[in-house]
Amino acid sequence: MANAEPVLQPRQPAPADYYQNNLQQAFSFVLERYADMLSADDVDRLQQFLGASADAQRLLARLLTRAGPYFLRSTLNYAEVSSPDDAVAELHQRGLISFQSGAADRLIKLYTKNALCERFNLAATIRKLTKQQIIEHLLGRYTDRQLAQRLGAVQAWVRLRHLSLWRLSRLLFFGSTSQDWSTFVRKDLGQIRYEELPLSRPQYQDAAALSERLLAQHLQYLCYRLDEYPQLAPALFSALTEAMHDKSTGDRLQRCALLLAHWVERNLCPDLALRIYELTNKPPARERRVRILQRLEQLEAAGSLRQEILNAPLSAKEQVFAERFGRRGAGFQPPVTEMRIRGPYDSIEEYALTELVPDSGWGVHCENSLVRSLTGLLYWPVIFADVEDAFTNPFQSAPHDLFSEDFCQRRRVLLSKHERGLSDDSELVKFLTRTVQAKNGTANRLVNWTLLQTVPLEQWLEALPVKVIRALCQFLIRNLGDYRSGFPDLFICYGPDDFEFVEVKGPNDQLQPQQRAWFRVLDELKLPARVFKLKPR
DNA sequence: ACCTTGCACGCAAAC
DNA sequence: CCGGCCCTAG
DNA sequence: GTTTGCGTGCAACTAGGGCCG
Ligand SMILES: [Mn+2]
Ligand SMILES: [Mn+2]
Repeated sequence: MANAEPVLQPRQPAPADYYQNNLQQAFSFVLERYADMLSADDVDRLQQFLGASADAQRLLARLLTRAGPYFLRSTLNYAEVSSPDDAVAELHQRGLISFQSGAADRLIKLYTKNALCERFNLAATIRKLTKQQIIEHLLGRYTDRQLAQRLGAVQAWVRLRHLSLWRLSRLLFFGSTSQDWSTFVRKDLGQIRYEELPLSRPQYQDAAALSERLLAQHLQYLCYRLDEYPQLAPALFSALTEAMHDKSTGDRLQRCALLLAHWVERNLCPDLALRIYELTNKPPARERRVRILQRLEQLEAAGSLRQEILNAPLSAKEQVFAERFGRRGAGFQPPVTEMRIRGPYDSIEEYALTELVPDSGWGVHCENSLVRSLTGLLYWPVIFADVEDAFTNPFQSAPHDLFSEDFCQRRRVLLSKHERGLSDDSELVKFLTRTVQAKNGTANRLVNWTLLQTVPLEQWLEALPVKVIRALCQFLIRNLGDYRSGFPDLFICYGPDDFEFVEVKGPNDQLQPQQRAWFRVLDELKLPARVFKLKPR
């Protein structure tokens, strides 16, 4: 468990085969698991990489860590590539790079403003413009092909081909679009550790599942561009209606529907928005429907949908909404203390700390990360338990279903066994302490290691009774979907086992539904919590 | 989850 | 000449 | 005064170098 010497050191060259090995590992993984879902061409391209010489693999590995798709030939010299010329020739011969230009706008950016002015003999008046303006001037005046050729005469360039395949491979290897090849580097620098994960079957069982994911991603991308291209809205609506026809549609498509409906609600008309929201019940779809119906003065429809939510809320936020909509002051009311602001401040939460923390105590502004981190530590083996389809990729920081409704249900045997082991106070403390030691720095979606550096576990254990930690974590692990946000801003410790949770509200801020939901829970658990309302002087 | 997501603040308009 | 941004690297 | 909508900011690793304004 002791950290071996890291493979990488900042500012020191990586081993010659480092990037090459990473890519081999990733592409082998992709081919092993997904070859039958990729096109024959894409499979061939990945095999072209795996079959290439060391030099060519190393050069391509470097290209993939860079922005591209164009690269100046002069920037392709790497210590670990013995003959860049041969490597370039081989990658070209294997069809992975090209010397023909596509759109020139990405290429032209590689050249300095000065080089552009010289090459195109620009007049002094034009040279005074910004680089971006000069680029636009040139793009308007020359064809892409002309530009590519004339720029190539200044400095040779190459173009990486098959960008969408590299993107897809990244998605299949990491399981999300958020992670990129620098994940390897961060791990090997020792910045992050990753759990040894029990990988189950592939993330996508067939080509249809994969293409649904890709379609959802594309539709989502279009939704984000609606402001730019409003005429996309009807096409998006029919595409979504089509895609969501069978009821078991994935979460991403439902999010697309919510995005589109929200945009339509703001920019087009409530009627259409209503119809789009009807594609899903994923919150806040029903909430939005109630609000729209109310605005359209269809009061009975609004009322009965509100009742439907009350009968079976799909999230805590939805429940709070249904309880309070149209009835001010309803729902749970937490205790509130008020105070006038007496001095200047940057952050209202930090200011509140100076007012609330006594000399004998301490406090931090940590919001959700306190209870999330304690829960992540306390339930570590449950979170990383080997459950079917939970782990499909080597660098996950949580199981895919961590925030889903049936997370605990699917782990109930292990969960109750684990909790029996923690029922004794000193066992719980021992478990937390050991987990912090053993897992320090290991990626876990729930754990904020920075917080535990600021305030070490021992200090938390002095301030919080074990029974409180147990109760909070027991609650959160069962309600991660709803309660991963909304926890009060501040933790304040007045003395041993004497603490309080405080939500700070500035003059123009008020309690959000998720925050209200947490206050109700804290009240049920009989934990001290209040709103601290600061008013202007 | 970076062609994003999640979270929460601060302001202004509507009630 | 400096600050900010983008890119690169480990 | 309260509720709602909307825009905004921040954090997602860190440091250094070159270009640009
Ligand atoms: Mn807050
Ligand atoms: Mn607050």
